[in-house]
Amino acid sequence: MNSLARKANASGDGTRHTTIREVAERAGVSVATVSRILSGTYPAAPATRSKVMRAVEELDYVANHHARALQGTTRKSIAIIVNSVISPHYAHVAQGVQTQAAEDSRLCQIGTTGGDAERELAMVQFMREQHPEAVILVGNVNADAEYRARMSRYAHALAAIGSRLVLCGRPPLGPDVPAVVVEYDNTGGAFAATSHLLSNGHKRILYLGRRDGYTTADARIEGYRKALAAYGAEHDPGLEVDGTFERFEGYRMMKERLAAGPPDYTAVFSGNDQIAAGARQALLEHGLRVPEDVSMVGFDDLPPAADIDLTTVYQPHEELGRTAVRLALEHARQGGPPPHTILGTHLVLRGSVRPRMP
Amino acid sequence: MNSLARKANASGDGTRHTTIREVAERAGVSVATVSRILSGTYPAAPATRSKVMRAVEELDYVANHHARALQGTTRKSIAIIVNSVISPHYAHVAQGVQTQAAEDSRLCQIGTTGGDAERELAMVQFMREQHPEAVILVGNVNADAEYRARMSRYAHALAAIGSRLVLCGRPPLGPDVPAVVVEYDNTGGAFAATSHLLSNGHKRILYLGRRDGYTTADARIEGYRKALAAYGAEHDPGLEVDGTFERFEGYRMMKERLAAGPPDYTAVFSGNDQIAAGARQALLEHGLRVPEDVSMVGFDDLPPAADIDLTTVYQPHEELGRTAVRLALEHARQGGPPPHTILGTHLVLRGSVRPRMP
DNA sequence: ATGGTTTCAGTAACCGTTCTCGAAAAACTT
DNA sequence: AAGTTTTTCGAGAACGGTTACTGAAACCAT
Repeated sequence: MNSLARKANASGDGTRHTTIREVAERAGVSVATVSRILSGTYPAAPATRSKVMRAVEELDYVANHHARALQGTTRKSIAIIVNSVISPHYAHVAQGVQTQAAEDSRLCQIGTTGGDAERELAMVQFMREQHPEAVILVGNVNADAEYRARMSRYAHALAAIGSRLVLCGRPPLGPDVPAVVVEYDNTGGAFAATSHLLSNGHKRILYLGRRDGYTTADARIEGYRKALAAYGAEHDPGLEVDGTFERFEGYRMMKERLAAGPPDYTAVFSGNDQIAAGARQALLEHGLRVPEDVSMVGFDDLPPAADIDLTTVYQPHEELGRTAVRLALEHARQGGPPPHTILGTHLVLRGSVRPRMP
Repeated sequence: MNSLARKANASGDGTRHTTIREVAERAGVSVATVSRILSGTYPAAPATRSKVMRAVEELDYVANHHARALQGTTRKSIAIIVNSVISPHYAHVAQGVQTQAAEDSRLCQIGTTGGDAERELAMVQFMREQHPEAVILVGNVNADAEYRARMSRYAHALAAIGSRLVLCGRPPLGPDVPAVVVEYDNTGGAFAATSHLLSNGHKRILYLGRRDGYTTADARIEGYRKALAAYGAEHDPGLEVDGTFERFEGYRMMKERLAAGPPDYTAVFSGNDQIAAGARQALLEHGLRVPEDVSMVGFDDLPPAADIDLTTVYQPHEELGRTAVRLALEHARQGGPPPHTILGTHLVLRGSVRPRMP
């Protein structure tokens, strides 16, 4: 036995894959034949086909994805990067990505960033190693100049390996940066929400969830301000409260506000439903009722909204994810300039708003 | 130029990866040197090191994960299979898996099954192609005999390639099936929940969420029945209502029950919080109040619970996911029999239960 | 029968890494 | 200065598949 003798593929821990070679041996054919039969590349003779299939069955063989991907032919995976999967919004978008990816028979891998721009950049690099068909970036981020510069470099690097970068629920990075963009009409939704309160006679409206530099939050507060201007209501910056888009933050913001003195507003518009849920709890604990004492409107129309009977702005969360995948794959097939789509939102009326009698 | 001349790695769409070879060429060293320097395997001469690093920088090179994985050395990925990511419970477990995987610098890929056993089996096979370090199966499933047989075959196949199968929130498949198991004390939690209602004077307790054959549901209903027996209360099978663990199902079950006639129970124990939220909405729409008219206890202690002031059973969701990853990696390092851990649960008292005056 | 197509299956190159050898260069002895 | 050890680096074989290219049957028409 010379040194070129085929050695068994044994790892340190004594494990062993079933390889295509073993299948071929058992079936009494060459590896090429097995490969071709499994990928259905050509019509093999029925006899060989069944021999091979039986060997596959008996050995319980599955092809090694990495070897396949390395060969360059099959690249069937989609990467999605979100803030966190426990946030209902991101979860729904991810769900949309999952189902669409599954329908197009793609594997889907999820990475989380905890909302940190640095970790997001690192995660994109990490995903890039995998050569996915698309890298989908979801949601809010603090887009400072350095972030933009680096992400735009990565976008080009991804384009170089034939991977699409998809910006999902966030605006484009720039005209020269190759990226598919699917976003919501955040400003329009916030405008509608605030207008609804204004048309119900509310003049002083508290806004919870200001986050300068975070694109989603910026877009929503813009809608809020525009509506105030459109109705000729006074814009008091003191009514814009800073906080992240989480339930406990809504609770904190409202709690602090109430501790400082009695409400100097008659309605609250929250950056999302979770903030609204937290704020509502703080109001109730303070003996104030919704909507009798304070009217509320949220944003998202996700599970907590129905439970607390919250009027809110509906966004097609799952559709966002599905569209992201669909557009990325379409663009990969057809080329051309990367598409840019804006999904609409609309108000969902529930019981958390009451007209204010002057 | 002969036919053996190195051809550029160009795909059909004209894309091109930056390979380690190009880096080596640019740095004026061999590919082996680049590989070793990047993986930090040995202390290269400072001069060569910086030459290589500069080339990597300039070409913006990242190593191809598949080639690496194929080589067999680095296998750093964890697969998790859940029902759906929009279910708060699964989302929290997945979050736990994510964070623990990230801490151990593993990539994490998520697959969803929609609760279908067949799709779960297919997903396991799919993941198996990737040769992950662990495949984590989360939650409820309809475990019939055929399912058990096939999953147990897959468990052995996974073991053969050095991958751990982790059963997370569900009982072992059998004594001979190699799998790490991390589960909740579902029966204990349900026992505590039901006991709490019984000790508050409730005798007829509606159970929402029966699903014969689904392990989690089975374990909870067992706790419910045991508590009834322990308190000497009558067990009326008519009080066990069938439905899946979703909000709209809770709504449906309660709605149908109420349509059939006035409540013949004074308390409701729901299989999870979402069912409770849905059921509560149906009760409210029917003019019944919680807890004045009907007491309620849920299971999970996830977001909806706090919003509807629901007394419920807390489960350490994220901890479950983290433990799953931790145990899998530990077991991979240390070997031995796969561990089996049961995480405790406890009652969280809120305002949805009121003592019943006889 | 004979030459020309098809069909079917095998040989071997290749994908982008890592890793084992072994050789060349540098550092250290005496 | 020559021999010995130690670094440092390069050549080339894997890893497990896919896919030209190629040759041998099997089929067909004349």
